[in-house]
Amino acid sequence: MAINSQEGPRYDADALASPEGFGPVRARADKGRAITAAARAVFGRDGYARTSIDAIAAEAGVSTRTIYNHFEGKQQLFSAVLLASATRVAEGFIADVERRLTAANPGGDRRGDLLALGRSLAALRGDFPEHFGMVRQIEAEAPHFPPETIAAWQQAGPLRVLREIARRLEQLADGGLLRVGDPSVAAVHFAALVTADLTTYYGAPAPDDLGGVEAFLHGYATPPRAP
Amino acid sequence: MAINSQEGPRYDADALASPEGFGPVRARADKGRAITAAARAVFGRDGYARTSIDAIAAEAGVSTRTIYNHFEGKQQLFSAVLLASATRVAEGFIADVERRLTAANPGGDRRGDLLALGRSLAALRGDFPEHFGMVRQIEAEAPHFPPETIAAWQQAGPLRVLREIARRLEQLADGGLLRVGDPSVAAVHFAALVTADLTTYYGAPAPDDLGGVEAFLHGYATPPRAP
DNA sequence: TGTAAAGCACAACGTGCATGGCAATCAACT
DNA sequence: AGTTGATTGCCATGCACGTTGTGCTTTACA
Repeated sequence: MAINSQEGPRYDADALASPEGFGPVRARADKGRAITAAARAVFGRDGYARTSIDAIAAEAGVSTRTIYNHFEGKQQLFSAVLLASATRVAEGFIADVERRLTAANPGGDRRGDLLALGRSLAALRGDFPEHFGMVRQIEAEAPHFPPETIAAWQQAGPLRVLREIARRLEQLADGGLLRVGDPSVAAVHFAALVTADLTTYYGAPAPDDLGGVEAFLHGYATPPRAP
Repeated sequence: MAINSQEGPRYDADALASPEGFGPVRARADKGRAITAAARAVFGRDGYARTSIDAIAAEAGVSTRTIYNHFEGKQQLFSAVLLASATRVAEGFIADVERRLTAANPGGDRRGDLLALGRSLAALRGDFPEHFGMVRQIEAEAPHFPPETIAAWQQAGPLRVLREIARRLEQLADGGLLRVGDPSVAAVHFAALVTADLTTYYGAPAPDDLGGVEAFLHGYATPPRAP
């Protein structure tokens, strides 16, 4: 049930980059990586309940028996894959923000910074489709998963992303562009607006311009009053 | 596969209020209503894949055989229940908006109107928990359902709600409170902000004050510039 | 009271799936 | 070559589920 088991040969295969060493250790890590990659793809595509171990094994090019040598079972496999994937996505987001903001910084264009932040957030869904497939699954099936799994995923993924957004918004507020009360609330609103643009309720292709960022920046109010 | 079948004794049981007539017809409609109500509850609680026909039959107090006498199968039952539920929710929303807005109207308080609109939208999730459980399921499993089912649901539910929001926002814009470009885009943003407040990413209790409406109304920008 | 429709319990069939056991195989290291 | 550990194919078990068939029972009305 727990994310990391304590006995047996289990481990977080995705975290092991295994840059050193060949031999069976290398092969073992490769199998583990293949399994997690395949599981991420199939879980994201078909959802937890519809995904069979056989399908994952086929996609990974391993036998089902090998999967059970690496993971305790379907549920633990899903938890491990989700956690690793969320960590990678969150780290990718933070790095992407850093990259885009320093690229836009030279002009000191803080408005461009906000747009860059929105673009980084919007790019996630396109860059990690398998991961967000899994996220949709969790959101639907959260009551049927162990709470530790949910909590661990939130901490590793969305909450970390929101914290980063809040930090950046606070910077922009200090720079004079924004007026934010609670930065974490503002971060939730920002994320909601940006992702709302993407889905277009529902299924239409994502527009490249981020109207939500404009809405966030300008607001719809004609007379600006202080809250 | 289609929403409404053309042969056999099938029908949309929820749409039949059957105020007239007793006898077997009445009993038949009651069974149908019990089935749809139970299906809505169980589907919303456990999701499509985890829900068994046996569970629905038990919740409805009927035999599984009766379910198959009323509906073609699990999938068609889900589609019918989702469509009926979405229609009811959308109609409830529109009626609730009308009620709240006319209640706030006497003072001509347009800002109160916007808040009332937000409250109506926010109240939906609390008033129809089973329905939004089903919605979460569809969002996750949309690729595995027939496209006609998805389209019919969107037309009956979210798109209708969004259209109503856009209409109201346009009124408020004409009244001078808001500056909206495309009302339907503004409606998406409004809905996103209000629902973002509710989930609090994820699972925290809903705050009663709607910060998202404030954000929508005031915006975060210090200097109000024209877009 | 008789009749026809609707509902019921029960069982059965076929399928798919998670999971485990076991012996054979394979690849690397001694 | 022998050892060791990972991997595999194959089989088996057990369960849960969708769906259908079959008589028996209820129910409303003539």
